[in-house]
Amino acid sequence: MELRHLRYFLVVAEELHFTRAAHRIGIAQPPLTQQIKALEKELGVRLFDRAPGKVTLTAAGEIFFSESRAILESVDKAITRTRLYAQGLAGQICVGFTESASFNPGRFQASCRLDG
Amino acid sequence: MELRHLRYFLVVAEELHFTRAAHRIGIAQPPLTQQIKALEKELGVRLFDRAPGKVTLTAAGEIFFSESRAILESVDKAITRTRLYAQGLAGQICVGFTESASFNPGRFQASCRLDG
DNA sequence: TAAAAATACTCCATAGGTATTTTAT
DNA sequence: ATAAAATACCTATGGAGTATTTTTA
Repeated sequence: MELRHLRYFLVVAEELHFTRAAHRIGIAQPPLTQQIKALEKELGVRLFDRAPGKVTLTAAGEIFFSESRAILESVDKAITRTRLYAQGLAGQICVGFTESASFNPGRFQASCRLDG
Repeated sequence: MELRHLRYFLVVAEELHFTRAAHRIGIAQPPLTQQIKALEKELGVRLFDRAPGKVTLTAAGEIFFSESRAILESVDKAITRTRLYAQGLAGQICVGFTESASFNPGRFQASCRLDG
C-alpha cells in the first residue's frame, strides 16, 4: 500500500463517481479503477459498492475513509514540522547576523554548542 | 512522497548504514541511496549526514523519524481496524450458525436489515 | 438506451539492479 | 588500503493511457 492509494481513495469516496474522481485526480478512469481494486484486494475488504451511476461506500469503506484522511493529514503535518524544524535551527542561530552572511547552518550550530 | 520513502527512511535511520539497510529491505544500496535523496529533495531538508562508515541523523531527521514511525503505525492500525470492522459485521450476524454453513456474508447482512 | 464502471491491451516512467568511482578512515 | 556511499547506466515492473465491452438504471 502506498499513499497514492489513500489519495485516490479519498477522492473517489468524496465524489462517489469514478469518472469524476479520475478527472479531479488528473488520470484516466480505468487506472483509477485498477488502483482502487488493488487497494481492496490488499485489504481483503470491499470499500465501495458499484453500479454505473450509483457508487457508495461500504461500512468498512467509511471506516477506512476517516482513517485515510487522518493519515494524509499527519503526513502533511510531518512534512511541515520537519521543514519548520530545519529552518528553525538556522533561524535561531542566525539571530544577529545579516542575511548576506554565507555559512553552513550545520557547522555553525555545532560550533555554537561547543562555544556553550 | 509515498509510504515506501518512509519505510526505507526508517530502516536507514535504525541501521545508520545504507548497505545494511538496503540488505534488510531487500534491495541494492544504490536505489536506496536514490530513494533517500529523492525524499530529502522533496522535503528540501537533509535527513542524514553521510560519510563512509559514519551515517548520522540530522536534527530534522530525528523529527522526521518519530513522525514517520507514527504514520506507519497509524497505517497499520487503519488496515487492522478496517479489516476487523469488515469481519465484525459478518461475525455479529454469524452468531447461531455452524461453521460449515456456506453463505455470502454481504447478502446475508442485507437480508438481515430487510428482515428487521 | 445512455450513462458509467470494468476489461483488455499498449506504452512509458521510474523503481530497482549492475558496474564503477569516489571518499573518509 | 579498505569499506561504504555516490555516480552512471541499464533493465523491467507496474502505473497510466486508449479502445472497447459490459452493466443497470
